[in-house]
Formats: sequence, structure tokens, C-alpha cells
Amino acid sequence: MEHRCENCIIRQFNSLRALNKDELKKVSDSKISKIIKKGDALFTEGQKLDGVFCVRNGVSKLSKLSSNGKEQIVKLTNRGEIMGQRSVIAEDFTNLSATAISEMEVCFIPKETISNILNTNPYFSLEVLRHLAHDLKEADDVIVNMSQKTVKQRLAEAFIYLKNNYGEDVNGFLSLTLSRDDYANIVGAATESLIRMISEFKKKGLIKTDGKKIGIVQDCTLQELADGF
Amino acid sequence: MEHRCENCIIRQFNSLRALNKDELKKVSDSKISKIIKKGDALFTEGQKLDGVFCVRNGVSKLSKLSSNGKEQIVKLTNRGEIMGQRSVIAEDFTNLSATAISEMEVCFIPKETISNILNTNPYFSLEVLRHLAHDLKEADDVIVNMSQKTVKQRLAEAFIYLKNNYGEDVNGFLSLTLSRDDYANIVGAATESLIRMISEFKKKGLIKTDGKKIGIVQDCTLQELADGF
DNA sequence: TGTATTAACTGACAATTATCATGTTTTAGA
DNA sequence: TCTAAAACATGATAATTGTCAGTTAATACA
Repeated sequence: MEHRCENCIIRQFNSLRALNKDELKKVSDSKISKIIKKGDALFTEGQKLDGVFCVRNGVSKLSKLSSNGKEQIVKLTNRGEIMGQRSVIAEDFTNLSATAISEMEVCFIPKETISNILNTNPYFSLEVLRHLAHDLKEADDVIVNMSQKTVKQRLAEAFIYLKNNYGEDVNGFLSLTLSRDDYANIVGAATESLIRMISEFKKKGLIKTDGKKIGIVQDCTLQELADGF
Repeated sequence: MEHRCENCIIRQFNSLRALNKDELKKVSDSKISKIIKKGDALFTEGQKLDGVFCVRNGVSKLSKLSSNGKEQIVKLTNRGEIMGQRSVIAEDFTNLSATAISEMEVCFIPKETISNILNTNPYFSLEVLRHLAHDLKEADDVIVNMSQKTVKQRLAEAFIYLKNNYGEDVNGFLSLTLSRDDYANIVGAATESLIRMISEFKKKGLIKTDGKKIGIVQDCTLQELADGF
């Protein structure tokens, strides 16, 4: 049973909402649905993408290798996001790798379909522009955080972000479970440093842990920490 | 004597190249030319922009204040760049401040003019998209550099960037003269740390200084340093 | 042209963070 | 279920970077 884009609510959350019936049909006819297993890559840095991915479900990390071989996670994607647009628009190699953090359900849309619509539907272009503009603003914020905040502040901020964006389970643990390594690659620190900091937060009663799982205990104190108090 | 966009070569370097004669006339009729003195602001963080700036000449820094009150320079603009598009497109407050680093000659184009063209000319939208895509890629690179490279590496990289993008004078000094404070805010370090590093580079013969002015002496060694060797 | 202000610089020291070494726990798969 | 590999964890130490305090040099401008 294949899904039709016409019936997919996800498109309301991204630039595909600007499409008319006819365009939507073309997208639906050309798209390919895929299941990506946790840990598998959607694409890797330097690859030429011949389409974009629309995320129906699941979470991925967008990361980049630095010259010293360490991975830096630049962004976590949400449900409803379109991935790979930057690369398709600029007709450029991807500058980022995308890896599934949880099992994902995505639709691949060939770039010809996207290009055609971009060339004819200014509302679609405008929607895409708005999304890129949003990403750019977020990237600027990350730059400032990276250079002006301590690792401790960035980690506190990451916890709050994860809670706000992905929620928590019935026991108060973050729904999105990341490895310590992933945390280190988000805040940009050595894994050992990061683990130590998690221990410290736990000792202070700010968070609780259960294996890999992390739960936020003191939202406010954590927020203050992130803001530098 | 007012300049006409139709005769301005600068537009070949930015998204305005996608305009037709009629659109160009509209831009030219609605634009306002301005001279911005060194040190003056074009706009500041949190402001609502009612247009974009097309840079005919001069250099500016795009910066953002962090919660601890320190300034972080996110990007230096080049001749021919359009500033403020992100904010106008997203109909959002600016997330950055723009300050002239040298005397600037800019044209202010009202957002109505831009919006009209965006809504009707898909080639223009596509050009703007390409530029945003490029900015986004650069921002990702900055994130990785900030988190994975040392201050020393980032400074070396900054020197190379300044030489490649703004050139040097007949005596081999960088054409763009920045204050030590600006350098610190580019690489994201304390001003004192940065000054110390400049002294060190000088002592090692990698650069030369003359007051504020800085000249690159050993390009290759500096590049290697930036790459982490 | 003198003076006030700002920018550049240096030293001493403290805080943050990375690295290396090593042990423990968890996980995946034969 | 056993075992190898991966992930987690902690200590000791070194490197990096920031902070504070103070000096000197440059710049602006009355």
C-alpha cells in the first residue's frame, strides 16, 4: 500500500503546502517511500543528491566531519522537514551527512520534480525561501552559542531543546535517546568531557539517567545554567 | 548625480541579475543611495527591516550579541552582496546587526519592490534561493570550525580568508584593516588571548604588523596551521 | 597642542576543556 | 548464553583559553 501525497498531512508542515493539485500529483507519482533503519545514512557529505527527502517520521542528525576527523552535528531534523534542499537548489554536493537517529519513514522526491515546480510556482519558491531563511537564522544562533557559551551551557541548552522539540515519555525521560557520543558531537566537546558533565548534572539533581536515557528534573535551573547564571 | 541600476555592474554579482528591464527600472526608481561612514550601523539586531541593502562598495560586519554581552561576528560582507534579505523574506526581525568596517556606498531597496518581484519572477526567487543556500553552507562550515578548531587555527584561517577575499596593499599588508577587538569577535575569543596570538604569530615570522595593519608573510605555514599541522 | 579616551599590549593566575590511560557496563551477534 | 566489541565512566594530567590588573601607545577633539 503506497501513500499518496494528496492525503499526507505532513506536507502542511513544509514548503509542499504551496503546491496545487496538479503539482502535488506529479510529486506523488514521482516520489519513492523508504524506511531508513536507525543508524543508517540517508546521504553522506560530498555526495551529489538527485532529490530531496520529506520526513514522514523519525529523527536524523545532520553532521559534518572536521579536518581532525571529529563529527560535528549541525542540526537535528524534525518530522515534516525537507532534507537536502540546499544541495538540490545550489546544484552542489551536500555539505552534510544525514544519519537516522531513530527509525525513519521518508519520501524521496526526484530533483527534476522539485526544479520544475520551482521554475513555475513562485509561491513554492517563496515557501522554500522561508524555510532556508529560518535555517540560516538558526545556524547563526548556533555559531554564537558555539563561540560564546561554555560546554556546560551548551549541554544544558541541548537538554532543554530536546525536551521542547521531541518531548518526554511517561516516566519523564527524553523521548529521543542519544548516545553520549552524539551529545558530545552536538555541543562540540570531547566525549569524556561530556560524560563527566552529565555525571555532574546528575549529582546536582538537574537530570536523572537510566542507562542511555536522560530525564530532565529541574527545568528552571537548567535553563538558568544555559543562560549563564 | 544619481546612479541608475540599469548601468550598475554590481548587480551582475547578485540576485538582481535575474531581473528584466521593467523590473530593474522599478528597483532603480524606488532605491535610495546612501553613504555609510566607517563604524556606523546599517541596521541593528531585532530591528524590523523594510528593505534590503545592495552593497556597491565597502565592507561591513554582520554580528550578534550573545547573552553574556560579547559580540560575535558571523560574516563579513563583500562588494555586490545583498544584505537583509533573510529578514525581509521571513518577514522577521533581523537576527544580526550590520556595521560598516570601511566607508560604504549602498543602495536601499524597499521591501515592496523586492516582494513584488519575488511573487512574479521565479528566476529571481531562484537566484535568491541560491544565495541563501550558499550562506547556509558557509554558516555550517563556521559552526564546525568554531567547535572543532582551536583559536589559533581559526585565527590563521581568518588571515588567509581576509587575504583571499579583500587582497593586500603594495606593501603586503591586508587591505582590510580590522581592530584587535574585531579579530577577537570573528574567531570567538577573548581580546587579550587574541592579541597574544598575534604577537606569537609575529614572533614566529608568520605575519608582520604595522600599527593596526597586518601582513601575511608565510601563506603556506599559516594554511598548514589552520588545517591543524 | 595638550588632554582625555580608546585601543593595544603584557603578566600572573584561574577556569575550562582535551588527552591519555584504564576499568566497567552494555549490547550485538555467533 | 557466551563473547567480542562498543559504549560508558572515571582519574590524572596537560593544554588551551579566559579573567583581572595594570602599562603603554595611538587617536580624537576641545
